[in-house]
Amino acid sequence: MKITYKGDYSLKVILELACSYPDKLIHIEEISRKQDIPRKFLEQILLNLKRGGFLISKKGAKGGYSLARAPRDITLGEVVRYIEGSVYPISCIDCDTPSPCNEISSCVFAPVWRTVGDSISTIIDGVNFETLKEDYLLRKNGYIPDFQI
Amino acid sequence: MKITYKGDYSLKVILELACSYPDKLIHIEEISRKQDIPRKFLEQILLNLKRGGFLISKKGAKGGYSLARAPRDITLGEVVRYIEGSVYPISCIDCDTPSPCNEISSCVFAPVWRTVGDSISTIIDGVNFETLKEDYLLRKNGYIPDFQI
DNA sequence: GAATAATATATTATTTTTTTGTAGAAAGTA
DNA sequence: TACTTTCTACAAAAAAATAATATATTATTC
Repeated sequence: MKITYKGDYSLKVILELACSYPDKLIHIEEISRKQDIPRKFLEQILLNLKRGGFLISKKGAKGGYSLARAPRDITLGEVVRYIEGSVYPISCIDCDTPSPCNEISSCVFAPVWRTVGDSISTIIDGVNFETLKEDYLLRKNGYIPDFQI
Repeated sequence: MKITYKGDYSLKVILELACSYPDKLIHIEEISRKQDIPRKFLEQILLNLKRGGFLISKKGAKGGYSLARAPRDITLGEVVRYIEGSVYPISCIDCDTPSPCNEISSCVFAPVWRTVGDSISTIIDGVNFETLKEDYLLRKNGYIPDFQI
């Protein structure tokens, strides 16, 4: 039930780019440094996010990455679902070609997992990157103590 | 965000044993056959569930496994948390000795993950194995036996 | 004592995740 | 054009987590 590094990194990338939206193009090296993500791994992640329609890029000198949409129009939910796949804890619920399952015992738990998945979606769909960015900038400037510890 | 086989198997084991609670001891081979779980893997799972206080066992001929408590007193939530660990999607929220995290960007997401984890817990803590068992037997046999506990 | 079944520990196998490497294509700059 | 920077693609190695198997031991019943 954990978020992977790939997912975690992806969220940080979008958060970072949200901070310079809409003007600047940020290049890989800078994102890698600021968010402490391995350079080559980050390249894959950026490419993947671009395919998902979250980023745009510009090649060549002075090139780099930028958000494809306004931070307010990107929700945590759509990014997580794109990167991590379904939020349902079992796979039989929402796959495109659900095979008729002959395990009755699994079906007993399925409604619970459906409820869980729906609940997760509701929560993360309600969070957008404009909000997250504002929170991020406040924390960076020292106005809000770090969460938890 | 998926349940592992270990977790899935564990839930099926408890569901199966709930059906013969409180009288009978069921031995590994029978559980393995009925719920289609690899025999040796199942041994580990049963041992683990026993350590967690969910099962009791008896060695030797006529030995086997049984639930340690009534199905109604075992919730889906406590089993899942025992087997899969925390339901929080990131680890820094509820570990015993949380190290002060110096990644501000992670802290921006943390409150969301806390909400998600809390929501998951609320849902799965509300489901007990008596309910699941009744549903299971209904699906399997089309009626609920009259010797309910 | 023989058969049965749980217990313990170790090891192998498989899959997924994370990371790195090499090569090339596109775009900007001088 | 030559050159540099940066994105793009594919491959593959390294690491970690998961799933499954093997061997030997201990306890119980008959």
